[in-house]
Amino acid sequence: MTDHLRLDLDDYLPYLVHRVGSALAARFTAETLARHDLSIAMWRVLAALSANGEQRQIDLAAMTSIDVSTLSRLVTRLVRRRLAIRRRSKSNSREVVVQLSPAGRALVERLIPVARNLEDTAIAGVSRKDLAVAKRLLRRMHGNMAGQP
Amino acid sequence: MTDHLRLDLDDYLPYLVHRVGSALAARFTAETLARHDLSIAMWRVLAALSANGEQRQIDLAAMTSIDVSTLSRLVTRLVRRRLAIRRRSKSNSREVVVQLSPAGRALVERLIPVARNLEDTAIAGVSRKDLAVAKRLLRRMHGNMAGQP
DNA sequence: TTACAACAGTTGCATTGGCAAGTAAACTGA
DNA sequence: TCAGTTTACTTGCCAATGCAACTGTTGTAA
Repeated sequence: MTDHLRLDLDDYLPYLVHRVGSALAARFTAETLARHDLSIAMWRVLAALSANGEQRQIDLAAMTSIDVSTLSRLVTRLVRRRLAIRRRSKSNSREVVVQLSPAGRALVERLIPVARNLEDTAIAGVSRKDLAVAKRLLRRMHGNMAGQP
Repeated sequence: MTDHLRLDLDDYLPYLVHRVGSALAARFTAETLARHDLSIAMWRVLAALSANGEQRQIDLAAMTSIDVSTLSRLVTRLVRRRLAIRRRSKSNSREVVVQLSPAGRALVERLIPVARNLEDTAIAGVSRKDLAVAKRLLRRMHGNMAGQP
């Protein structure tokens, strides 16, 4: 068969990215999130809230790559579990602002060191320089995708 | 707040990886797969079959990061659509072997150039050398995760 | 051999997820 | 100023997913 009709997955970037993403999510879920009864999606939302402070749901959705409708329900669950607070924006009453509750903040702060640890495990044996190159490339790729979503 | 309790997402590798993976999947789905009525998961299975030939479902599941039960049903759908063939293994009758049908192969061969194209778009402006570094790192990360799943 | 464990796959069940349609608020411009 | 559009969010519906339980097969070791 001619070569351009074959795809070597081990050299195909989308495959490599997806595989690593899945492995990271699976590990973090099994080793850490499960015992707190959190899904990986919940963790992403909590981490985004922690990193960027209170946000509208639409911004959270963009940050976490979660669909807005899914996110709406997810926030409902987080609120029910008293990990997040949702309120109507003062300045624009069609918007909703989500923020961490004290309990949510405490939980995230306990999880962040564990998350860092997993990252360290994942990149064991990689030079600081190569790591920087890879991060730059991933940011670049994301930028390149931003054209028409 | 002390620094180790904060997480800068734009510098956190699992976040960068997940974000890029989602963007790639969303683009490929919207621009290409949708018109063939394929999900991203179906594409991954077809691509894995194309790259590695006929396989047991358990191997396919590992290749695609799809749960075995989900994969079982997914293959059923592919078979119904005459894109794949499933048969009991001769040598070991508890195993099942999945392979592309001629129609499935034809479809994959039409999609592969498009997939390559998307990869090229994603890595536009990246040097060959940096790309190689990033791919090595992603393979390494996956290896580092393989410890206890 | 034969009991027991490990393996491959499938299915039941409940949860989750995404799309499309709906609600309500805030712009827009003529 | 007010009809039409856009924006932010929610909800109904159904497909897809994941876990656990189950079936059947193969491997193991006494």
